[in-house]
Amino acid sequence: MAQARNVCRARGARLTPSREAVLQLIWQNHKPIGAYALIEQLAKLNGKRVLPPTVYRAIDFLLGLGLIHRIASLNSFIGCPFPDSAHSDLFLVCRACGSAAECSAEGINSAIAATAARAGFTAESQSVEILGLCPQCNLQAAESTE
Amino acid sequence: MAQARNVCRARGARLTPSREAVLQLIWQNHKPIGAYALIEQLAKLNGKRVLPPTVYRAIDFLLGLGLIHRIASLNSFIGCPFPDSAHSDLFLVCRACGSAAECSAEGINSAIAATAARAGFTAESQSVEILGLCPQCNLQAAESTE
DNA sequence: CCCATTTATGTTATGTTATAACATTCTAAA
DNA sequence: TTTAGAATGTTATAACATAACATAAATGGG
Repeated sequence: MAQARNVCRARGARLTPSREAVLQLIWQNHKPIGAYALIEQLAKLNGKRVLPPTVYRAIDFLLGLGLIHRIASLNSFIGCPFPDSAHSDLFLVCRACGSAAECSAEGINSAIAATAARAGFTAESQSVEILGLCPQCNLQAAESTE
Repeated sequence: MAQARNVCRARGARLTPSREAVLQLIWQNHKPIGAYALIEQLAKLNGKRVLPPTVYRAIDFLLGLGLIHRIASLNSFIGCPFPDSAHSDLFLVCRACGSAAECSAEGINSAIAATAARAGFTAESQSVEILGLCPQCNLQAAESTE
């Protein structure tokens, strides 16, 4: 959270209470969380109902600063563990437990850059999501079929 | 479409008229198309209204056979140019014209496989989407700012 | 300090994407 | 030709997201 404040200060952006609350919730959750789940949790915290635009605005703000990422295949959001460094946006998404581990993988980024360049395509952002089973769920799956 | 029939035959799947109609429409469109746009077009073709489950079922069927792909970042669908070969599911998605070019990029796939393996993650499928400007739109953007 | 401008939030309404659940019809094989 | 499975029809609703306009808070110039 201190890191988040730094990022905001560096970019002249205001981490208002509602934005901070959304960031907190996304962080506390260690898996991707959907906008409507956030709305429910915020409503519970605040004791009053929260409407979609409130949360979507906070999400847009946080995405813009790179403090969170969107997992497109799940329509949900997860905190970024490396908020200030440039990095690769690659996620290992487990179909069993719903976790999404962010990896940095230099080889992938350079391969993507090369592919885009070869096609004459100007890359601006990317969404790289690998779906499958995380190590824990993989073990469990193996056990249950023994 | 002949190719699609072959894929179906090979897998013992039935390419029924409604599935074929959806596949046709997705193919005719050279950009990703959303489910509700398909619904409209089908309704126009058939002269009667078409309901979401009809189209989503056809989409699920075609996705399962690899005849089409889902572009997660756009919630839409596009025909697969290599329906029977194993391949890489990498898309260059243009934010200006909405095109999505499928690329095969061996380097990326091997880098992804290596990253997943290193993390002990069992990869089953992937969604790799690069957002940016395609060559045509890039040119136009350059011209308009001259 | 006060005004004006910008930035952020509140509020209403609606648009868009996707699926659950159950009924009916079709198809192919025994 | 029955019958089991596959496919489709139908109703309803769930889940995700934004447009548009009103209000309030913060910030900077005078």
